[in-house]
Amino acid sequence: MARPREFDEEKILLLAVERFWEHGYEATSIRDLAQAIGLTTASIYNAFGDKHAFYRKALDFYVERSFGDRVGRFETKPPREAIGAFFNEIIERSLSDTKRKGCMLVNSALEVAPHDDEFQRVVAQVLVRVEAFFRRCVERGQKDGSINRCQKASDMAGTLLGTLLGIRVLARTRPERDLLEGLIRPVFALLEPQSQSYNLIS
Amino acid sequence: MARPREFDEEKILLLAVERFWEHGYEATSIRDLAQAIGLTTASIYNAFGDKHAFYRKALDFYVERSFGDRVGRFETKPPREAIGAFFNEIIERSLSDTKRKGCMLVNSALEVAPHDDEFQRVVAQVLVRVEAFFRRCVERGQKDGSINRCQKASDMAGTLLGTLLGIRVLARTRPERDLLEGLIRPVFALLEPQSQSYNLIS
DNA sequence: TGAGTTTTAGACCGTATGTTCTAAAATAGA
DNA sequence: TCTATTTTAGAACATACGGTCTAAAACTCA
Repeated sequence: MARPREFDEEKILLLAVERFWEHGYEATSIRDLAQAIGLTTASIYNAFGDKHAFYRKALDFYVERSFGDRVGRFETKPPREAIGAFFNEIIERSLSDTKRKGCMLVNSALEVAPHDDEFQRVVAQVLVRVEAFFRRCVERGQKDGSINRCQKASDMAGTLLGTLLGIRVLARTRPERDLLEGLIRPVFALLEPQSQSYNLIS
Repeated sequence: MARPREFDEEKILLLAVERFWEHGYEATSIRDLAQAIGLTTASIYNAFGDKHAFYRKALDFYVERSFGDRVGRFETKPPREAIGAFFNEIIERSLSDTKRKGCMLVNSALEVAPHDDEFQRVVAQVLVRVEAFFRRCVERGQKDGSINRCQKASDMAGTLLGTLLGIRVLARTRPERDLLEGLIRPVFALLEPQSQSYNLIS
C-alpha cells in the first residue's frame, strides 16, 4: 500500500507517558515530546491526532498498565492481604519515585479533569474501578470474617480510596517512610476483626 | 515622594489567587492575570516581580487566609468536635465548589512543588502545620478520654492528613456527598473511644 | 512651581507554542 | 517499473508567552 511506519506505537506511548507523567499536560510541549521520542511533530500529529488526543492515549495506556493487571493480581489473594499488599506496593513505589512523578491519574485528576469533561469522565471511571476493587475486597473479608464488620463495606472502600489518594499527594512533597507507614496503620487497624484490643499503647 | 499606586495590594492578590487557583500556574498567563485584575503587565512586574514570585505571594496569601485563622478557630473546641468540624467544613466547601478549584495548596503540591525546591518547602511546611494541628487534637482527646487511645497520636494525625488530602482530590472529579461523607465515617469511628461497639451493622 | 521619583499604559522583544504545509522518501500492488 | 499511498523531515504559520522599554502621568517634598 504505502510507506510503513518506522516506529513501534507501544514504545512511543511509553516515552510519551514518561514525559506527560513527569511534567504534566501544560508543561509538556509537542516539541519536547517529539525530541524525547525521536519523532517529528508531523509524525505525532499524523499518528495520534492533536495534543489533547495524544495525552488521552498516553493516559489510557498508563491506566491499563497500572490498574489493568494489578487489580486482577491482587484479587486472587485473601482480602486483607490484597488490601495490605496494594498499599505496601503504593508506598514502596512512592518512596522510590526519585523524580516525584506521583501517580499520573491523580495528576490528571487535578490538572486536566476539572476543566475537561472527557478527562473528568475518564478519571472518575478509574476511581470508581479502584473503589469497586476495595469494596469487593472488604465484602469478601467481612463474609469470611477476616475483616471487621463494624463499618459498611462501601464506607470502608471510600476510606481506602481516600487514603490511597492522600498517600499519593502526600508522598509528592513529603516522601517519608515513617509518615506513610504510620498513616496506614490506623486504617489497617480498622479492618482488623478486633482491632481495638490490639495496638494498645501503654 | 513619587506617584502612588492606584491599586489595593490585597484586592489584587485576591483576584490573582482566584485565577491561579482555578487554572493553575502553567495555564495562567501574565496577560490573563493582568486582564482579570485590571492592571497592566508592567504594573504586575513592578509590584510583584516575575510570575514565579507572584504565584508565591498568591499562594502565601491563600494559605494564610485558609489555614491561619481556621486552625486557631477550631483549636478552641473540644478535640473530637474540632476534628469533626474541620472535616465537615472541608466537605461542604468541596461540594459547593462549582468551579472545581479544589484546594490551592493541594494543587500546588502536585503542579509546582515537585519541580521547584522553594514550593516544595512551602507546601511541606503547611502540611506539617496541618498534621501538627491534628496531632494536638488527638493528643488532647486521648488525654481527656474523648478519643480512642488504641492508636498513636502521630499515626492518627497522619491518617487524618491523608484523608483530608484524599477528600480534596476525590472531590475534584467526584464531588458526591454520599461518597465523601461515607469515607470519613470509618475514620471518625476510629477516633471514638469504643467505636467498635457502635456503628454495628445488623 | 519645579525637581525628583515611582507608577502607569501599551508598544515591543525574542522565543516558544500548537499545528499545518511542502516536498522528499519509502513502500505495496498493478 | 510505474502509480498510488502513506509516512517522514523540517520549514513555516499564526499566535501566545514571559518579560522589558519608553514615555507620559501622578504624586511628594523643597
